[in-house]
Amino acid sequence: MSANSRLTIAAHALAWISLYQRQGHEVATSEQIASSANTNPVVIRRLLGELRKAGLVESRRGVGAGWSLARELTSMTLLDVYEAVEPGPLFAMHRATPDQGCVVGYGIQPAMQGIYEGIEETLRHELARVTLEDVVRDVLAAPR
Amino acid sequence: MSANSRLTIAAHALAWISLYQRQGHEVATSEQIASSANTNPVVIRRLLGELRKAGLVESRRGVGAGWSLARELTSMTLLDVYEAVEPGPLFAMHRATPDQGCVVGYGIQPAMQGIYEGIEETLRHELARVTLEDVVRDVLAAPR
DNA sequence: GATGTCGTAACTACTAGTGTTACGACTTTC
DNA sequence: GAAAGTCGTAACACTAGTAGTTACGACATC
Repeated sequence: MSANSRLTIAAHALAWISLYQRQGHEVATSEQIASSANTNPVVIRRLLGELRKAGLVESRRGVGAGWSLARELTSMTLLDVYEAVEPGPLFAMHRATPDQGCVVGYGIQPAMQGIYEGIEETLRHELARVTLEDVVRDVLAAPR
Repeated sequence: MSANSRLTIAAHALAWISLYQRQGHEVATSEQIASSANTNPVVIRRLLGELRKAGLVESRRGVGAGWSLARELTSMTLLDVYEAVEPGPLFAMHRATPDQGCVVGYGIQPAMQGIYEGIEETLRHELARVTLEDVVRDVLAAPR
């Protein structure tokens, strides 16, 4: 499917900010997060920018600026993050509209649409079951 | 996520072959299916080739050749098709391995791995609930 | 005013998916 | 055994999305 790492990196960033704040710091910089995730600060800023639009994080500018959580991780689910960073559907329809004169070409899109909607709804439900607090717990549970 | 249309086109092809066979024909050609799906015959042959590896369809060569179903559509689910045409995982990990010296960098991959596996298992379960016979029924149920 | 960080544009590189052409392999038909 | 039709597959081009990188203005603190 050519999966991407956006949800993974976003979860990484949120977990990092949370743990950093628990150590007493107010904000985390994209530089620090990028270093932990082994990527570029701009990639982090872009992702966190989308999370900010969704109301999950806040940012400050200027000296001593950075990112902080806008809500408790217990009230933040993977669905919130998913919807913030993954706009499109899971499965695509035909690129070119199929032959509408053919029974299959005519009926296939509504048929698959209905099926896909049900599946995506289930996916959302599953993502909504996992909070970012769960993620942090699992992260800290990794054996050393 | 940059979704693709492989599952959609594969379902289209299977539905088309089935209905064509119900009209008394033995095999369907990639040319006919491509015409209905409004794509190129080679695209259809590639996809059906993967379905053949999975034991869902059969092909004949030579004059009067083409594709036929290897099983009843009632015994064929979207999961069978999905697994045949979509090898990779739904969500990707970091491209470059995160900083193993950081608590988050160290624990994030196993954490997300476990979560993703559960979600993909649910997705599989949902896909397994829909047979290709269901798809054909929905296709024929489209209002004219 | 100097400094540090975000916000964002611009560009490159890479990959996956799709469409297309071409041609050999194979089987039927005559 | 030659012709014809279809699969099987390689090769290539095009597109879109993701990610990485550089650059620089905007902004807030000191």
